[in-house]
Amino acid sequence: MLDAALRLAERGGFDAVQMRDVATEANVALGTVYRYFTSKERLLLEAMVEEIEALAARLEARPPVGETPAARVVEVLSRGTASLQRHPEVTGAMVRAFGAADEADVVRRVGDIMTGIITGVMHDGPPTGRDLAVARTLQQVWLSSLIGWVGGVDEPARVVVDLETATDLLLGDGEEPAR
Amino acid sequence: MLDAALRLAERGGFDAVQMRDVATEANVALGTVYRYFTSKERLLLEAMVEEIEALAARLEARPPVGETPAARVVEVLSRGTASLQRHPEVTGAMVRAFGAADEADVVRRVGDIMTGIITGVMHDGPPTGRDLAVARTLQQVWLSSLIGWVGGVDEPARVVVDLETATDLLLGDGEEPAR
DNA sequence: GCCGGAATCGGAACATGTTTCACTTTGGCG
DNA sequence: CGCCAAAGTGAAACATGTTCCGATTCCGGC
Repeated sequence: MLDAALRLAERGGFDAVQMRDVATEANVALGTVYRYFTSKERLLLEAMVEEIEALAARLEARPPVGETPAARVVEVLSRGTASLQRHPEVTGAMVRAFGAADEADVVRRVGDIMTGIITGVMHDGPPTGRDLAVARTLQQVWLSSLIGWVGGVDEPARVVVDLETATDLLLGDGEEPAR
Repeated sequence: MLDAALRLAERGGFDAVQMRDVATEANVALGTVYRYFTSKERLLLEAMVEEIEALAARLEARPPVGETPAARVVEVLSRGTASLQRHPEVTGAMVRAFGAADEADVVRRVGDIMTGIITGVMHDGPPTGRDLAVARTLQQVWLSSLIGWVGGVDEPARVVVDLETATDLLLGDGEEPAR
């Protein structure tokens, strides 16, 4: 069913993921879909968990090569964003579900994975408290940017720009302008 | 109609704002509601613009008194958040509309007002490029936090904590811990 | 192989956002 | 005053998420 949902999202985004169609596409009855996913948002969010876990795995498989933590963070966020933007409709559907959802647990899971992607490349060893704070902030910026992009407020490229800006500010790579 | 929507949102949040009820409550026909607001999200977003403009005005009327920009920013964000959290259902409805909306122009307006609240207290004179970057980042954190709170992922207090953290990191108030 | 319960099916029914349309009311203007 | 375009009305119809339920199928344990 998750695959079916993704297929439908691929062309048409959120609106094209209609529960009846998901059922049909998955060769299953509508009631069965609702047995496993209590709402459309949940369905899309669980798909999002899978997608973003896969993304995290891919990123981990080929770690960023930057010298500084800031460089590595930007690299991983750029690659992640690029990957998401490669399927705009799908990402759009998922992000939209995320923004509206009343499904705390899955939403939290998605956020945690995103945060993990960031902390994972900061440096060896377990992240410090500050690392976690920075990562959480970056994750929030990431999400807001995606929402802005998905909602048509910002250009696709703006997401990466925002992330670079935020990373620079948070992990200041040296030349801090006058305060 | 905006008032009617707010009244309905007050108890029951997003789901309680039903277009038929809005029409009834506003003593108007359903078609008339749709003449002025092309969707439920739009209705709520326009209400959000008004609310947040009022909030901005209140904040401007009694400016924060902190010594440093960081202190003032935290103060204004705390007060703003407190104000929003005073009517959780209403804010919930509006934030949810925000997260899902496909209404770029209004969404942008809301974001701009929020950013303006922040830049307004940084220091005298027009904001520098860096100020704008910081403010945008903070606004994104603000929104993500609100979404987290509204979605039941985080405690209400978490919003302010996140904002304090982010402000500290962005406008570092001195004692930067070891990197 | 048979049984009982769980899973699935089919499909109707319901709730609510959105659209449509023919009709009426309203307010300004020549 | 009389008229017209714009605004509003009332009600039905449609689209889609969600719920329900009786009938059917599937499966693991006896």
